[in-house]
Amino acid sequence: MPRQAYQRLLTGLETVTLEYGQILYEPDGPIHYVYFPLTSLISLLTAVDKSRTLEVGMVGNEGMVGMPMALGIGVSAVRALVQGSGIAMRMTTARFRAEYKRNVSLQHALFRYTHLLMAQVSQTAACNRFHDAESRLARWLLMTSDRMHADTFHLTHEFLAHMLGVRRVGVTKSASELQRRKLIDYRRGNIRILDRKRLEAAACVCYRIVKDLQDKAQPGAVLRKQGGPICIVSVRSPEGAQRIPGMVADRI
Amino acid sequence: MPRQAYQRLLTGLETVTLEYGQILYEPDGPIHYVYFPLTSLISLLTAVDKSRTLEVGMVGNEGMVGMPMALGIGVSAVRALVQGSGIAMRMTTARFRAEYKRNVSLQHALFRYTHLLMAQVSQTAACNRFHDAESRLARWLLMTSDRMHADTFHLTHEFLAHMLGVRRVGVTKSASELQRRKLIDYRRGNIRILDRKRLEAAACVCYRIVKDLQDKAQPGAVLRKQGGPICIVSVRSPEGAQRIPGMVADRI
DNA sequence: TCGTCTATGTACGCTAGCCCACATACGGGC
DNA sequence: GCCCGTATGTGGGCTAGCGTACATAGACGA
Repeated sequence: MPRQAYQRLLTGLETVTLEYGQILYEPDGPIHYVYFPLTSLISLLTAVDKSRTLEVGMVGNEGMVGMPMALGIGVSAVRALVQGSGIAMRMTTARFRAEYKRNVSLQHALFRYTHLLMAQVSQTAACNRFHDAESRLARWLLMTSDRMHADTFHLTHEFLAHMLGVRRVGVTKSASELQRRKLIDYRRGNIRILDRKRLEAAACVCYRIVKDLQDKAQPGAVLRKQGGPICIVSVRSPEGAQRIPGMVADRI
Repeated sequence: MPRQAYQRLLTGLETVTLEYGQILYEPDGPIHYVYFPLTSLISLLTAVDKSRTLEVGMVGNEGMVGMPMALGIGVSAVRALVQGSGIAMRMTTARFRAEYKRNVSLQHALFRYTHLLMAQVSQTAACNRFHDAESRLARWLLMTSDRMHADTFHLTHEFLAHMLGVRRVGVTKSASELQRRKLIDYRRGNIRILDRKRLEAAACVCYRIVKDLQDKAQPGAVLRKQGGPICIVSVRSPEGAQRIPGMVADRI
């Protein structure tokens, strides 16, 4: 991306802190801002009724929240829920539209990401049909860990139940089993991944399938190479990503 | 869409007959053509292994097969399988890229359709998690009927099993129940919908949710108003759509 | 220190859908 | 009219996950 375009993009962004539980969009609701998570993590949910929801996508610092805007659409199809508190950069939709129109590199990056997200959603759909709760839980923990660049995080069984589309009791059962096997440690919502390798073995193939897709998607090809805060379609450099908050402070 | 652009688009299209069972793309495989189904119907499938597949999307004359190309990507994330034999128009990816770049109306139409497809896939994901086989079968039959603009079509239980992500026996059981209630008639692969209204009542809410989304998406706003063969994001005029083959013959 | 709220563990009966195996039954070719 | 392959129907045992209800156990404030 041309340096000039990149600088212009940055001036339109503001840093915000997203808190766990915050809802960014509702299904069929307006998109006021697009978000580039840095240390935060956002879940995309679909509901069939008030009590039953299912996560269809997960967005960390490798992506953008507000995909429809990449297609010129200002309405969200899903609920976007902050799953992990942290920092994100955001931009008003008006500003985004203007920048997006003149920034071809950004368009390409977001097109690639849209495609990746579609692949992720499709795989998740099949996964939720065929794989049992324990495998899915393992997969979910790994995906979260990847995007949080950490192996500890805070989540209740209740919350996980909404992500996996099972009852809370089902999560308790699966989590207990994983804990019994010493793959994770679970204490009042504080999860720690103890044995990543064996946890991956316990997870279904879907984890590897989606992860390989992402790794293959030319990590950071467009935006990361500037060394800037936004990295779209990148998961390979957690260390770099973790330093991002500081870098943001330097620039903005 | 400007008449000139529309005419140019048409000259790049060729009419082909798609046969039941034909595979247009494989996951991770190249996209050689994009297809605009006219009377044919295409299923988008995700697999978790060789024997277990699940339909995540369905494309009839309201859409295009080869969505990634709308994002400049030449690789498919899913398998595209011809579910209903019929006519489609197709264009080489090279030609499509050229047309697409200079045709802003087409871009907008396909962006809208991409978003719609994403919504459909998300809803399907949740549906497959929460709703039982019988409701899903009912929904699936209705969706097929809508896109085929017909209330009879040919499909085996075996095939349906791959769509719904259940065993063949599961389909037999569900279909028998629907037949017992005289909502459908099923004879050696020949399905007829007998009571559309009650079948919709037997289907899960997901049918109505997706259908409403599609109806709302400004049916035919971009391409249909030319009276031409391609209609993207349109489901409201089955009569018009059925006359399409003749119209194609007139023009090409 | 005590009460209370939130988070987790446990139990029990129930059903859908799984795997496996086998029994028809229509339909076209000879 | 017979044969055989494809398409459907049926049965039995099994398990995951459901709905419900209730039991503990940290955390945190009064």
